[in-house]
Amino acid sequence: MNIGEIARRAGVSRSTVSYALSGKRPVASSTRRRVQDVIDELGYRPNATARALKEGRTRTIGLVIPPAGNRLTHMQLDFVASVVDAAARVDLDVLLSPSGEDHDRSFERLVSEGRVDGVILMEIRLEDPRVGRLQAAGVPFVGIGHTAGDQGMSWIDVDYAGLVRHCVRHLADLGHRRVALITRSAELVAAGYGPARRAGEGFAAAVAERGLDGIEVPCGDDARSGQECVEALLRGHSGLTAVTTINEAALPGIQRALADAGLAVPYDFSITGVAARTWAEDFRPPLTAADVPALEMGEKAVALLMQRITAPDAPPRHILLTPPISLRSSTAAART
Amino acid sequence: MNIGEIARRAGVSRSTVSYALSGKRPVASSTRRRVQDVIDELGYRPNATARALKEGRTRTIGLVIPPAGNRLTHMQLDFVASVVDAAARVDLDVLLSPSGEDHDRSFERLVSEGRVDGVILMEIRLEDPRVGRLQAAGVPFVGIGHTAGDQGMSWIDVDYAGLVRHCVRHLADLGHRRVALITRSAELVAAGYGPARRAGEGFAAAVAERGLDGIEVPCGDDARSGQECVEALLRGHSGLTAVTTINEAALPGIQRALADAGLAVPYDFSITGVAARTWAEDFRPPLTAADVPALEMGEKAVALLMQRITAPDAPPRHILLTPPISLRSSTAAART
DNA sequence: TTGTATGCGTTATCAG
DNA sequence: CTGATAACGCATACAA
Repeated sequence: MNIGEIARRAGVSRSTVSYALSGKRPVASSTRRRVQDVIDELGYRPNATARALKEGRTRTIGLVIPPAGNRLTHMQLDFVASVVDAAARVDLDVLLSPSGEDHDRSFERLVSEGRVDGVILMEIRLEDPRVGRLQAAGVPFVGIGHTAGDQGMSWIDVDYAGLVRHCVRHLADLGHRRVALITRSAELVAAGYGPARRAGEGFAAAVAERGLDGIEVPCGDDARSGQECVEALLRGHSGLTAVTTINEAALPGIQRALADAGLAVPYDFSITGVAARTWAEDFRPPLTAADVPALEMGEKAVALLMQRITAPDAPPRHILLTPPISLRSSTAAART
Repeated sequence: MNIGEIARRAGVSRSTVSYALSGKRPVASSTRRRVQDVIDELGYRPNATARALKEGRTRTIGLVIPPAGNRLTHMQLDFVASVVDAAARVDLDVLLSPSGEDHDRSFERLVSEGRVDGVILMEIRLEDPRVGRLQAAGVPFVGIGHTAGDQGMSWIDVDYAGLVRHCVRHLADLGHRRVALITRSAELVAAGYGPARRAGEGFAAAVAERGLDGIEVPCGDDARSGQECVEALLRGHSGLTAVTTINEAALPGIQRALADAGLAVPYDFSITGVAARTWAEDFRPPLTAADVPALEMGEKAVALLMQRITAPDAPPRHILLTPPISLRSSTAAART
């Protein structure tokens, strides 16, 4: 069933049906009524593909997520959910594309076949070929995270350097002298993953500033890795009394390793870091942490993208979020 | 840039470009070469929208996920990831639609605007109006889970009744006499959510069969609810020595409540249930559980959907998965 | 081996 | 206030 069928049954022309639906030109109320009745009876809705072809826009945005193999973290999941939600609120559909490798058929379809009006690019690398690809193709996009060179793109990011610096200062204020940063996987760090790099910078800066003894260790995105990581840390670094982490998936393992070592949090050992709020609250004891506002980020990313789409020539915008550190119960004065 | 531009630059007609690309009719190798050179130079890819309009199919499938508000469980997340992955392997894109309420704009767009070739419907209810809606619209679809009446649809599901029955029998064999089933939220059970209902049936059957004392309790999908749930259970039912659960999100809380009560797993208390494999393995001690094969389900769901799309009149197919119970370390003989 | 012409379902322009 | 008609970009039946 199509607009012609409706027109035929209502005894009007196709354009009248179209205008009755869009309201873009006056239609006699009697005519409109007749048309609407037919539409209601048959449950007609304009075909999205034909409309997209005619209008030159798809009312769809692409969301490029990390490849499916790597399990998404809660933070990432919350972000995806909030993007889908924010998009739905403005009647936009979301096309999912798992991408990461340089050559990716799904990503290529997205950028060069005109399937979407714009793209949200998650998990951006400091050097990310996809950014150039999108720019060359002229597809509006916003990055979650930003590249090293910035490249005149719009992005929204979390100030990992600042947050980790804050965390370390907080630990220093509590008297901790020997602290570790548990970061993301060695592969990710090597690949130039921004948050990991910047967290490392913030850590180094704060450690230097306060004259602490700081150890940075990579850690896989799962509980087991977290456990092994802390076990190794405790084995190799006596006098360690606190860790800060940006690896939320490792938290359950971190917790476990400490419990196994007979260390009570926060009396014997302090933990702090950057994590999704529910994750921090579910931790035991509740985690003193910067709560990544994933939901807010999703909303803002969609808003930013809409701006890029409607005003491609406007100067790109950047949003750097620095959520406050929520003081909960996982940090305390260092034992003397 | 479009096919006409390529044709012009290569000095051939549009159809020749089209055929050079599709290979659906012979093209002189010299001509093909010339066309290909222009295409490579300009990086041309046929517009997906125009192609979809012409061909009558979008090469896109819809994935209807639970509304964003409710955080997805790991099982669901794994499923989404595997669907996206399986779809990408056959060059299909995935359109995400958060739906649940009866009236949902995003869902309506999906079914009535021809945006997708077919739909995978997650989190199906025993009575689910969306099933009728899809059938009325003539959109091929497969359900994850099935309705009460079956309604001649294709679906893939996990045999929750059978799995819970197995779990309870296992506990009975170990000498447990008083056991509880921790199911999903009261709302979900009330709404006629299949897995919860069927788990309840399996539980009741096994309890009766073995002459046990069984308690079924609803529980929200989060750690906190799990904790409160077990606390209440321990308070109200002395002599309880084991629980089985289909609520994987509650597991961390269940674990915590038992630890707080000074009960060691599995020596003082046994736990078993249905969960994603990584979840079960990350549990401490590793959970004796039926590992829901979410990845396999995603792949099979896509395959099933492809069949519905290519052969709409073929009889619908059903796949009921009964993963084996992996014996790990969370169950032991009841203390006497 | 190649070119021309048509139609997919819309929206919007141009006439009336 | 309404109707005929031309695009949007592509694939394909029909002609040559």
